[in-house]
Amino acid sequence: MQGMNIGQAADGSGVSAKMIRHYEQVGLLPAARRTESGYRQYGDNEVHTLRFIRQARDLGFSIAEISELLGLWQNRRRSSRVVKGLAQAHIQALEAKAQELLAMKATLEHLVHCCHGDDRPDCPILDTLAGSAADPEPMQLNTAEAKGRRQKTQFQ
Amino acid sequence: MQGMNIGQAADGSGVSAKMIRHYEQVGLLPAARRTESGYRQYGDNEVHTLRFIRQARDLGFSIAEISELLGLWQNRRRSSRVVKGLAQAHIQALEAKAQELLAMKATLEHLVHCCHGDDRPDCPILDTLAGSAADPEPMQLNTAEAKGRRQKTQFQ
DNA sequence: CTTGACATTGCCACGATGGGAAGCTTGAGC
DNA sequence: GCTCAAGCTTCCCATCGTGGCAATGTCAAG
Repeated sequence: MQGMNIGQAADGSGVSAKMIRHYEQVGLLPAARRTESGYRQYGDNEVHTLRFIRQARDLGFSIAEISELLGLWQNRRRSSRVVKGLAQAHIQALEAKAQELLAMKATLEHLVHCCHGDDRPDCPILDTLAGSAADPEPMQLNTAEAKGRRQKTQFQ
Repeated sequence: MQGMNIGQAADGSGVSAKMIRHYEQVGLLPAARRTESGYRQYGDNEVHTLRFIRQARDLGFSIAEISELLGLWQNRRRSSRVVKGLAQAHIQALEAKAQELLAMKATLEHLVHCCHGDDRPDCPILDTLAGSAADPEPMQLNTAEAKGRRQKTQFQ
């Protein structure tokens, strides 16, 4: 289908109109053709590209990384080695983030395990957060964590 | 030590001066006492609270959750059940995020495994992102992912 | 008194996304 | 042809936690 408006391109690609405009603005997409009245026009090629972007986002690639991937996709002289390298680096990043979260989880699980969780106010979870842990097995709260604290994952 | 300036409170707690001001502004901390010239003044109690906040941040609690935890910490009539509930909910969230990342990783690992990664341009990773996957074992790219895509984790 | 280290406020940035307002265009029904 | 709703445009603001910078004020040591 040729001559789609942004809404149709959005529906056809799974990328919201809002984000299509955003991607154009940050240079991930070239500026779209416009009708005389200024409406963006998309064809099947553009929608195909948008689907590519969406798939890459779903795999957690950043805009910058997707920009690289798009360049490689459109370059017939690419080497698959480079693509594989990008993917492997991203795998490493995903693994690191996941382990970071799982480490937090493990710490919390230990605390939860120690907390009786009844009507009494006594609570080792709060005690540990307060640093006054009368913990039988005193925790090093985030040894690895604390080091990277200042650029820590935003996951909420 | 009484009568600390913000820098000393920051050093003593591990929370940057910037973030101390920020926490005060968003209501996580009560407005600090000020000297005549407007400098914020902190005592050991405040630093203790700041350490509590830092520990909770290191475990991935959001500001809103920390606000609840602080309230419970300062409430002598709290029930540890409530604290434990908060912690368990957070464990669930951490687990969900980690699994999300690991699912992405697993998908990528499959693709990487299929990519020979040499000088040739042929690349199943790009092919899959493009949706034109001539994949022997055709992937459902993010079945679970795609549903939650619009509020997906920011992890970069 | 000067100088340097520290404090203050305020604004901007990240990253990806959503929400909304104010105004213009388009197409369908009357 | 007129009207109305839906869709498009741009622009600004919010999220969340953190950092950076700038202009200005304060304080202590030399």
